[in-house]
Amino acid sequence: MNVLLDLQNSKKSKINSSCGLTSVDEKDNAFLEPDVLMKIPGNISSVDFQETMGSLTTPTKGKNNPVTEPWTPTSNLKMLISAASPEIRNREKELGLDNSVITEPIDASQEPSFDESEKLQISRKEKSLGLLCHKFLARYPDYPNPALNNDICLDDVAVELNVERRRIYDIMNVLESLHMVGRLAKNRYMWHGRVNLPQTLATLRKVGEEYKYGEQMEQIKQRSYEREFDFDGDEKENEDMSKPGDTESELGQKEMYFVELPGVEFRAASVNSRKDKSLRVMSQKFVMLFLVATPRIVSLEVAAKILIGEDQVIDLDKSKFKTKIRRLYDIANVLSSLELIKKVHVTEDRGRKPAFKWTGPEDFASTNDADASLTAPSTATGTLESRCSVQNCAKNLFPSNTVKHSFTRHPSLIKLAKSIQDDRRKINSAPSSPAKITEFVPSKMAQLAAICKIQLDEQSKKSNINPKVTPAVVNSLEQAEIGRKNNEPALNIEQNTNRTPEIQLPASTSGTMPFTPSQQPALIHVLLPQHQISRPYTLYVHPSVRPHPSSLAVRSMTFEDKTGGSSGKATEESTSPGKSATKDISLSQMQEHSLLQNNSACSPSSPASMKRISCDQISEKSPSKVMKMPNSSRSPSPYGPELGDIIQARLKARRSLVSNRPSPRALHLDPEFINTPENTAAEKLDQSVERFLEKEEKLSPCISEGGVTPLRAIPLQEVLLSSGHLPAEALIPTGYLIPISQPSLTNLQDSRMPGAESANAAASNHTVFHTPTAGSLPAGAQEFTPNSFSLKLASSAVPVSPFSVLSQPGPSPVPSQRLHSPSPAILNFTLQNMGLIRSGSPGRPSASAPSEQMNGSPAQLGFQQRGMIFVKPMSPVPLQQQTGQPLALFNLQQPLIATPKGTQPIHHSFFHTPVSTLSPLATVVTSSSNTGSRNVYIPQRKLDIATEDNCRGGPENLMLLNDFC
DNA sequence: GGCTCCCGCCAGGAC
DNA sequence: GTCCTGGCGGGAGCC
Repeated sequence: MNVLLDLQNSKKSKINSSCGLTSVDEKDNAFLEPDVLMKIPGNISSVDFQETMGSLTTPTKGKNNPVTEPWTPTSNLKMLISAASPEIRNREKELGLDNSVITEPIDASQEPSFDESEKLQISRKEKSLGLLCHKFLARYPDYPNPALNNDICLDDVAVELNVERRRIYDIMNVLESLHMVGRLAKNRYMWHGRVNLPQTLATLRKVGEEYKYGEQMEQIKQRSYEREFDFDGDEKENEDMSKPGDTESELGQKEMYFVELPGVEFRAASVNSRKDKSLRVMSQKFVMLFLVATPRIVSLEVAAKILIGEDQVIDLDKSKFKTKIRRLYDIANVLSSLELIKKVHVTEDRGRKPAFKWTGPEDFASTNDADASLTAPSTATGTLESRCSVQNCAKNLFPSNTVKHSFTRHPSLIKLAKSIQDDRRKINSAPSSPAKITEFVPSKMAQLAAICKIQLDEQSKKSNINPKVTPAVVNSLEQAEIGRKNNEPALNIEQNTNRTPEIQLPASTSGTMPFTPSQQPALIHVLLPQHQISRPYTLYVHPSVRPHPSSLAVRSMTFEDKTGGSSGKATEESTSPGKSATKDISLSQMQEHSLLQNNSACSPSSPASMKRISCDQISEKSPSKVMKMPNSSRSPSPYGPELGDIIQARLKARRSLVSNRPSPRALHLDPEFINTPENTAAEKLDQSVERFLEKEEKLSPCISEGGVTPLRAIPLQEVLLSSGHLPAEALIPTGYLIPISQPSLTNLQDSRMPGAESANAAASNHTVFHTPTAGSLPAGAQEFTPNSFSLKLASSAVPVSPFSVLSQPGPSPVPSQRLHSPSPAILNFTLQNMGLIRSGSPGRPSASAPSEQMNGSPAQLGFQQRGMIFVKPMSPVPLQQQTGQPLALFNLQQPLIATPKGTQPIHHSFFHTPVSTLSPLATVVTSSSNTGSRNVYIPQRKLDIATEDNCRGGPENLMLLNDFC
């Protein structure tokens, strides 16, 4: 084959020199080989080919030419493709025959007839999506050099491959689902290659496990099996096909043929219908099926049924099924070209059924656990990985509505969906957008949380130890303290690592501490993975924050909280509706808050700061504040201006919310959240929020009228001091969960103990999710970014932090719990996007546009490489209410310009938000070993799995699908 | 006759 | 209005 390739290459060079194709080589020398290959043989009927043939030799006369594999661009391509894939080799054999047949008319006719004949006779296979994908893949290396230009222009590709761009979209969608490409802008993608593939597969598998796709497949198979033996297959099948499995309650029931997931939500969110049905989403889910299947064989029938179940359950008929099958073929062709799957045939009692067998990597999970930096091709890959992470996050933002994790969208929020979608489209469609912004939107909440956390920490420095802090908080602080101590010595470390997201995940959890949801229901814990620094910090966001109607409103994030469990097992429990609430924080609120923070940080005596102080005085008189801070009256607030800032910010946010309540902004708009079983809970939550807002507005008219924003921020310690428990009506914002792997949490918990070694070990394992978000934020040593805040906090070692002080009493009796945090990169991006921070000086308010931060400068790469968060919407769960007042945003911590090195490290307070075991988040958080226990095994018949090469189902292909029973 | 899946219509959204 | 994007299904090629 090498000889042949050399021969072909020599011929190719000859052709290039003769027909001027060298320009192609010059165009993109990064992938010279693939490019050249594609330029030459890509299109038999293309003008280039005709010119080539004309220049080389007479395009006719097949008799003189070799009967087999005459030298044509197509043959060259086929040869190379055959070398790449045995499966394609077989396929190319057929094509070769076709070509030989085609050659006949070519010889006897003119070139125009040649083109027509070719199109008529070989176009179908020659233009197959699989082959086209091969051509496309041949253009780019599996592991591209980040230093080179990896951009993909769809127009160029379509022209070079001589295919309609529509076909390219299909390929790109599938590749994008695997994060092999990332969309940069309209009509532009970036080639990532297989760099991100292991991480993507690992994530998909976890999600698939969480969604119990394996169980669903088994149930479908079981249904089919029962049907075959009990009744007439066709008739019963049709009946089953038309029967929508409406709820999860039907899952596992005998009557249910296939799992119908609550897809009605898509109806409510028509704007998302296309996206939800996107080929990329289907592709991811299709891959999930393979990753969770045992054996890794998935029939198209089963896959289609499962995928259909995720869409609208109504109007399910054969037409829909057929359409889904078509799409699955499209996806399968691309995946086959990627050599991830291989077509086989499952021989059942009813006959052979097309299926696909997973031939991709099997141990990518272990790879993830291992040090990704070792596997990373280069440092520059971090950017790609970051993009992948963000994309992955985005993908998970639109998880298929599973039976277990349906979420309800409040009717009042339906309008918000369209607005959010509009924003997304604007961002995504922006030609200059370096990456999908949609993925960032959810993390804006995280940014707000980060800001709150920072501010809280800042206030903690000024405050005394709060004896009422729960042990969980103490533990969190202690662990966080340890994590920081052991981690970053320098606050401003260039955040550029090669670590893969998987590896970063454990690192990001470093410093996290056990958290008892019941004790701290109102506090939203956000873990911000630190790139390189691996210093996560917890953010406390008050759930009562309302979405802002601003166009910059962020998509709400879901923070699932478990109130029932105080033990480690409690975290495994699924979230029950009614215990959590969803809240949204608008960017305006964040901005407000950030501004306050910045003001306090940079110039506490600034006019803004003074103004806030005055506002604080007013706000303290407001009943709402009293309610939220019952102890404030008893003990003068030591926070002073910060508290005023918080109150002011909250009031402002409140006003915005009230005035623009109908705005479709900043609420969880994922279509899968609509019409779900948690609908009632969501409504209650929303109603509760509404009541609270109205009540507060009435109670604090002076503040609202005074122009003070309703945004109210309360330090965590103050809240704790007030009652030692979470305030009543404390609501947890619903949006997306950032799952943290269980091992990472374990590491964190291990590291939280005074044992320096263990802490160091945990710190050493810190990994950072590379956020593939657009733009980068250089973390200067004197600069403050959301990440840098944490760093500074860590290094600042403020013993006055109430948590840190409290953490000293001793080991926390509270077991570790899951922690969900948004990506710091997303945080940074959002802040930058809002103009709150500047890439150059994030610590100061800036109106810099995102585009300014996305210039692609190397210094900005760190931003893209930050935190990869697996975000998933969760059902709103009302927190335990005791005081009857929701917490507002916490006061932002002032950035510490001067890093007090050698000082006492700060204790991070990590409140691990419990995650339902049923949620993908929980899956991610939970160790893989736990997932297996949830699988339901159904006895299966023995099936014959035959590849296309051996359709008869030889002994080697005979597989027992029930071997896992 | 069923399986594959190419092809292009057409709608939604961005520009 | 044009272009981009991609859902969708007819229908032809293939087995």
